[in-house]
Amino acid sequence: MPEGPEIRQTADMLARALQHRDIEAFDLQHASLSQSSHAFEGHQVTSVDCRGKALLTQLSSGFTLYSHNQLYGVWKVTPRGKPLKTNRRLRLALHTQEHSAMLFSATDISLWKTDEIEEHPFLKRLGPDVLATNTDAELVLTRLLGKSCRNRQLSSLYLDQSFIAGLGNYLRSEILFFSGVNPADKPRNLNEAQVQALAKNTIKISQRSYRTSGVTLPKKYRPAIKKKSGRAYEQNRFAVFARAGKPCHFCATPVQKSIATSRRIYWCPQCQPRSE
DNA sequence: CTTTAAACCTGCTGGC
DNA sequence: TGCCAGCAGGTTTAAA
Repeated sequence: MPEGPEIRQTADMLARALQHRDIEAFDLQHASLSQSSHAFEGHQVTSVDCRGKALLTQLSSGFTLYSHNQLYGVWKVTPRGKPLKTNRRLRLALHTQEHSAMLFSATDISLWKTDEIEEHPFLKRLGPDVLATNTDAELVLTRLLGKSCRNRQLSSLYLDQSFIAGLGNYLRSEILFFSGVNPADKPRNLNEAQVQALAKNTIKISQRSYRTSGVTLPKKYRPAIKKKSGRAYEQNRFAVFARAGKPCHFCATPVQKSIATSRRIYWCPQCQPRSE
C-alpha cells in the first residue's frame, strides 16, 4: 500500500541487500520473466531506483527490471534461505550470498533493455519524482502554474502522476492541509503566498514522510508512541488523513471527509477555506 | 481540456 | 470458524 516515500524506502532496502553483489540464484515466477534467465544469470544488480511509484532494478546484463506494486505488491528481504511465512504469490526472487529479495503479488512486472527503459508507457508520462534530489519547490511552483495544471482542481492534480510522480492519496490530504488550501480550488485561483506554500509543502511533507517512514504529523502534535505500528501509531501518523470528525490539531474544528476523484479526501474547513 | 465512473489486480477486514 | 461483501495509500480506460 505504497506512495512515493514508501516506494523509495523499498528501493533503499533492495539496494542495501542487492547492489554490487552476485546474483547466486534466482526464481522467475512471473509469466513476463519466464524467458529472461539471461538477464539475471551470472550478473549483479547495478542499482535500485524508483520513479514515482515504479521500481527500477538495473542489472549488469544491460537489462532493467520494471516493477509496480500497485496496491498489493510487496518486496521482502530476508537473510538468505530463511523461510518466510506468507500466503502471497511469489513473483520473483533474487538471492545473493547473504540475502534473498522476494517480490510478492505484484502483476505489473517487465524487463527492459536499460537504454530503452524510457520507452515504458508509464514512465513516459510521469512528471518529476517528488523525492528526486533535483526536484525542489521552485520546480513544483512552475508546474503548478503551467498550462496543463493551473486550471485543474487540486484534488485531481495531486493524484496525477504526470504532475508530480510519487504523490498519492494520503499525501494529497496532508499536503493540502499543511498548505491551508481547499481541495476544490485550482492553482490559478490561489494567491501568491498560497501557491508558494503549496509548492514548498509538496516537497517538505513528502520528504518528512520518507524520513519518518510514513508519518506526516509533526512530533509536537503527537503523543509519545513506542511502537512503530499498531493502532495508536496509525491514528497519529496524519494531520487530517483518516481523521474524519476528529478535531483539527490547529483549530479544533472537526476534520471533514468526502470523496474526490473516487478516493477519500480529508480536510479542515476552517484552515482550508475556499479562495474563489 | 477537465472531470467522473467503472474496471482491473490482489489482500485484508468486518459483519453475518 | 467460515464465507463474502466491501474497501484499500494505484492506474487505466471510456465517456460525459
